[in-house]
Amino acid sequence: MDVSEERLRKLDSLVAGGEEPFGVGQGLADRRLIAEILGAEDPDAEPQAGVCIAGRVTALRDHGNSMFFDLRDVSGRLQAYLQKKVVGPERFELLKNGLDLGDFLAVSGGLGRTRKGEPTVFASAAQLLTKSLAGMPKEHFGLADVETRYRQRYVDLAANPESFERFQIRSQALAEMRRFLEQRAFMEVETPVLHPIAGGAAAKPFITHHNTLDIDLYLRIAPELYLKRLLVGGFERVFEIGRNFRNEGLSPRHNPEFTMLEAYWAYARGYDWLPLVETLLSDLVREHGAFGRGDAELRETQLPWGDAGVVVDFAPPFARRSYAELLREHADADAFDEASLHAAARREQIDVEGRTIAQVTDDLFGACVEEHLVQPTFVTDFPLTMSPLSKAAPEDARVAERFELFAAGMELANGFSELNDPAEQLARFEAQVSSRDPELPSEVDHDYVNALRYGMPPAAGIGIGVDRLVMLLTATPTIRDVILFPLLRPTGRS
RNA sequence: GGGGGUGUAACUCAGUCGGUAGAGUAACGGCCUUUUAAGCCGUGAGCCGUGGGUUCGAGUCCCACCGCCCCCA
Repeated sequence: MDVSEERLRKLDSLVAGGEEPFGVGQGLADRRLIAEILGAEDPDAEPQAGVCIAGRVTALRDHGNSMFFDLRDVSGRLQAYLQKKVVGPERFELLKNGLDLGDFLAVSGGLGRTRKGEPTVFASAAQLLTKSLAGMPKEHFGLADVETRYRQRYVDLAANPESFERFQIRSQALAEMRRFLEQRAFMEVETPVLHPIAGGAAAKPFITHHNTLDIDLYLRIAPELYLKRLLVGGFERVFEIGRNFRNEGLSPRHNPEFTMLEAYWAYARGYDWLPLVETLLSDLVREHGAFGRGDAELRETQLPWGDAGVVVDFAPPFARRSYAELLREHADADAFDEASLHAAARREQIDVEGRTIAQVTDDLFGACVEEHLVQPTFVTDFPLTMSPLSKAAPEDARVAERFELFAAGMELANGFSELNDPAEQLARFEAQVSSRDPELPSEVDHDYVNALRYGMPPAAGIGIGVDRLVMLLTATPTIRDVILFPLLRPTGRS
């Protein structure tokens, strides 16, 4: 008889004994109140306050005529103590023989402490809320198999407290980002995910089809072009937090669907974002980082990258380095000289044939420079050739007023002064189309150009990769560990 | 797409030179009314990822395939 057969047998005996293994819930004490009671009372006092708590049984310690069990809910673990002499022999035997790790249980009784000081509900009554029919890994060992952790995230969350906490931090970080922007008068908006033209970034899109209109549509690779249409309409500060989809490889830093924060700020210039980004990131690391909580001064996070790990210091200001300077330093190439870039690319065995200079430059930067950008660094003054949606810098037409933020060798953010000249934008779109690059749109987004004809105020835009930011906050080296249900190849097994 | 690694009980993992499949936990039975990885005694538990091959004999060696992980393109 295997584990689930045993549990079905117990289910029958519990039902026969009057339990409702899949019944309705009931009102329960807030465990924060319990914490207050425990904090206020005399630790030596007899249990007095009557409480009712519920949770999942994560440990069972059977002493024959009494038993301890740990009940875990979202607030943590609380011990309950069940005694035969209190609940009566029939009830006691029914629960003792029927309970398993993983079951949900409600317990009411006096709240107090054991001789060893452990906060405990001394149960006068206990009621099964839900029977768990599948064997749960014991908490002490957890669930280590990464494939099971991703395919059955519910088991991972239930068995691995650090995974549970990681996703709580992700949620807190998202809430903090919204609060940060709303405090600065940014308005959250929702723009389409289904795009007739996949624009706003260089990436291969997912293609889908709408039956009634009988048209192919793309899952968005970026919300950028829609958000900027809103600036034309008069909204001056907008942001969107949402999923982007890029039909590309999977890696520890890439998932085909990922979460991006994009914000647009009318009348600002690209580099106006820098102090805001410094404040947002250092606040996030201090308030929500896995290693920063509770310490107002600490803005560092210890990352398990490399052999020894690395400490990343998010205290502002972050370093600023120009793109050309970094490319010169680490790739010995001139960012504005095509022959020099091609020569450096060949040295690094980067494909040159049939590829645009923007792609070659980007690959060269990725191969030679990114790994060196461990401490938070704003890379500034991107070559205009690789910034098709950016306005040229007034001081130097070769570059855009564009930056990317790197930390721990990862790109975290990308922002710039937005191009708002419709004729210039049209020319750049036409150049993209004629390049026949599969990562660039195959047709010109004439409606976007038309929107610009109505007039878009000068503006600064930014995109922040939320998943990677959460990786930094939680010192997690794999994007799959900060995405609840990462993409895996489906299996036929049940 | 290429290379490397990995897959053994519900969970975490051993398995030597090719020679009867192992431990802890969980489960089951027994004892135990303050434990907290509870303890003690006992029992059952396996498509060794899948399919071929070599061999008297394969978890182990070879080939292919599948999943997952890492690196590279």
